[in-house]
Amino acid sequence: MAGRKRDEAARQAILQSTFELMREEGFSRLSIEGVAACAGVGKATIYRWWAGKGALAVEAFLTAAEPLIAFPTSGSARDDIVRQMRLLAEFYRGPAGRLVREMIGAAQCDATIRTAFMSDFLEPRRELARAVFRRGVAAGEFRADVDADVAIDALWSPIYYRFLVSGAGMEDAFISAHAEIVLRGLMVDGV
Amino acid sequence: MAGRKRDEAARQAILQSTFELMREEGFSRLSIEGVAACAGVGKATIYRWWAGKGALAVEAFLTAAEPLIAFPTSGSARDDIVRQMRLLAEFYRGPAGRLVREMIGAAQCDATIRTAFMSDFLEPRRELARAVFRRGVAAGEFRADVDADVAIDALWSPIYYRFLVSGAGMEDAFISAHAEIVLRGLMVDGV
Amino acid sequence: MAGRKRDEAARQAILQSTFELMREEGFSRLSIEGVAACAGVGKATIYRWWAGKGALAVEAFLTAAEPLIAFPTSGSARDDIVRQMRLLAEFYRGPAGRLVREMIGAAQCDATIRTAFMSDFLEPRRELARAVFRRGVAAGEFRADVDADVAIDALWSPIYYRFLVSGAGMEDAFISAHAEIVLRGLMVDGV
Amino acid sequence: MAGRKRDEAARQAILQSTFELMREEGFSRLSIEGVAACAGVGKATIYRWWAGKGALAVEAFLTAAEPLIAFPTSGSARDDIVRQMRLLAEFYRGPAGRLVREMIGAAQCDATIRTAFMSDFLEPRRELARAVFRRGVAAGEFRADVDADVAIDALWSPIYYRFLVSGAGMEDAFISAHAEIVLRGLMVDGV
DNA sequence: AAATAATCGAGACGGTACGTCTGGTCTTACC
DNA sequence: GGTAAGACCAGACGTACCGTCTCGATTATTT
Repeated sequence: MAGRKRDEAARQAILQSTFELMREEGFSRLSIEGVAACAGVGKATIYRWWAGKGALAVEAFLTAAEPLIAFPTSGSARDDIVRQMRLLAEFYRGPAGRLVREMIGAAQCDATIRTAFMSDFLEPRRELARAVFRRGVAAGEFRADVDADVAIDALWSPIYYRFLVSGAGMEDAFISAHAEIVLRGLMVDGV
Repeated sequence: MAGRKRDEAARQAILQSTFELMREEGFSRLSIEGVAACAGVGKATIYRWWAGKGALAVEAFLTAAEPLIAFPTSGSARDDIVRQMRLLAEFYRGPAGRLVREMIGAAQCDATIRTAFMSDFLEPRRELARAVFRRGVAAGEFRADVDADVAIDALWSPIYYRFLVSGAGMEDAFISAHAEIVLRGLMVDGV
Repeated sequence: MAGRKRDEAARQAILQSTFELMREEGFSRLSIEGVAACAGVGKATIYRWWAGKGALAVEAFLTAAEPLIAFPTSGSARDDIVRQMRLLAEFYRGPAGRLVREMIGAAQCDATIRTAFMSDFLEPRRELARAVFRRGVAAGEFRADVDADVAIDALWSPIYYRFLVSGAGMEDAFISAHAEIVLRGLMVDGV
Repeated sequence: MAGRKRDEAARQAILQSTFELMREEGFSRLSIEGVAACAGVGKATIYRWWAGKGALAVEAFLTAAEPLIAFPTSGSARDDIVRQMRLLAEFYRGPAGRLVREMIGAAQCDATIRTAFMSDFLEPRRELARAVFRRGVAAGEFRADVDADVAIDALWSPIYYRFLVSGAGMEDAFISAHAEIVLRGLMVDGV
């Protein structure tokens, strides 16, 4: 038999409360208890639909952040890449950066978060980057003998390294200096 | 001032217990309570000498791991760099990798850990890398107009990215492919 | 009036499941949730027809136990009384005793149970006792100046006291010793 | 080694809060959570020292009630007994009665409560009664061939029966009528 | 030597949050 | 309209650790 349907209003209230609390206090202070109280919802309702704090946070983050991070693509592949890197660095310097940072942090101890964050947030963005790179190869800008994933890692990794590990700045000047080095290694000689 | 000296035996017992527990169960399951019980030590003794779980874990990790990660330097700068990258990737693929990963993860929510880990673990290693890079510049292998920190990030970041974010493999083939790209951008033309 | 009739099969299934679960695990472990699951019935169906766990348990108990506790009456009033007391003590020593005990226990916090248990279980049995006592008075066995309810309490109360409070044994020897005392007080002098 | 001593102030606060809450809302509404909040105490502190809600309630009740129930004994055994019965009935008709009732109720499902209540509350009172009865035997008031425990049950049980089971009144008139019957059976003939 | 002072182990304390459980209500789809 | 299924809000359960705080016992220095 059927039974009552999932209450969409409760689902929304939970996700919004989660995002709100996370934005105000950070992922580490987030508690299921707090979300339930803030959303006016029983704890069991949260545990029924989400595996834990991590899964909830990732979904809340994506739901709230998805509209904000549409990276535009146009012009030459080289220019698109540098522009994308600058936009990403800017995005991570902003308020959402802290959340991304804390969630990647939490993902180190929790495979659920890692998987969810990877497949729902990072992979789509990476696919975009692959398309741009391939466009560059097709246009004769980039060497054809380089693996796209290696190239993409070479280009974007330092943003994550500075963001997650060293905490060093990610200003446009750094992005330019870094891109100059790697693109020199990626571009067809003499171009 | 008078008073009893700090008990070195207790300090060692605490650090060893911390490392042991961390190795067995991971950083996230580590608890001060557990360390105290395992080391046969009062909790207050831990809180008196360490700021918290993070600081304790970092020190325990470094004490135990330091002997294992002495990167040798010799030969050409280019070769030394690639060899170092391979050793680092190998180190992170091993059992210590999980601990480093979890500690960098925890550092995202805890500035104490971040600072301790940075200054005691990463910065010394980075200083070594800077020395090698400068040697390469002096030897005419590398371009003189490139900032050492930008170059180092360009070289080593993908290891951390794959390690922390994408989870992709870090085999020697990848290291070689990546190094080839970046070194092409770093080396003096025609060399 | 339109609408489906009450489903007698569901009612039976609920009562049987209640008795079953109560017999296996005791009244305190009984839960509406469990009854619903065991009977293959919605929780709402139970709440629609019974006031709560207590009311349900009492009805289930009476339905199942009623056939087992028909106290026979015959012979002299004095003998009937002692025989009844022995049978009651035996009944309470058996498996049903635990249920009665737990239900009287629950009745201390729940007037619903108290009322239901009283009117449906105890009062009918008491009425029987009154009849026997009155027969004894009519036959000249018992003093006519004693209130039947006081006499009945004097006779049967110790069974309940030992059963509910002190936990002391209720063997035939005790019943005899007790009855001897009280009957001495109840019988017409010189009989 | 020793460790910190138990905090007597916390103990008192817990017992008083327990009694307070129990008096206001009854045993069934009592919750450890509520006691902790009311006493300004961590839940763990309660669980550290008491086995559960039952053990806590019994101790709180005894602590608070002990001063109120010192039954005086003097005069003839017969008179003492009737006076004690009247005092007990009065005590149970009062506010403490509800608590005793609920605790005996809870004891039906929880051996911990039963044991604690028996040994700490009932048995001491019973021992007093035994002493009085033996005094009566020694004084030639009571028959020497009657077991003290049987006699005591015969005398006091109806108070408990009416209190716990039938809910009938326990006024002095009833006590007198009941005592008259049983004492007739207990006293030496012709006295 | 005695007095002083900081450290140690143990562990109780007030708290927070956990994840589970049950209670009683409400909704939906089927009969 | 009654029913089975089951989601919902509510809130207590007992547990695990947190970081702080006594305790007494144990060293070292300083008088």
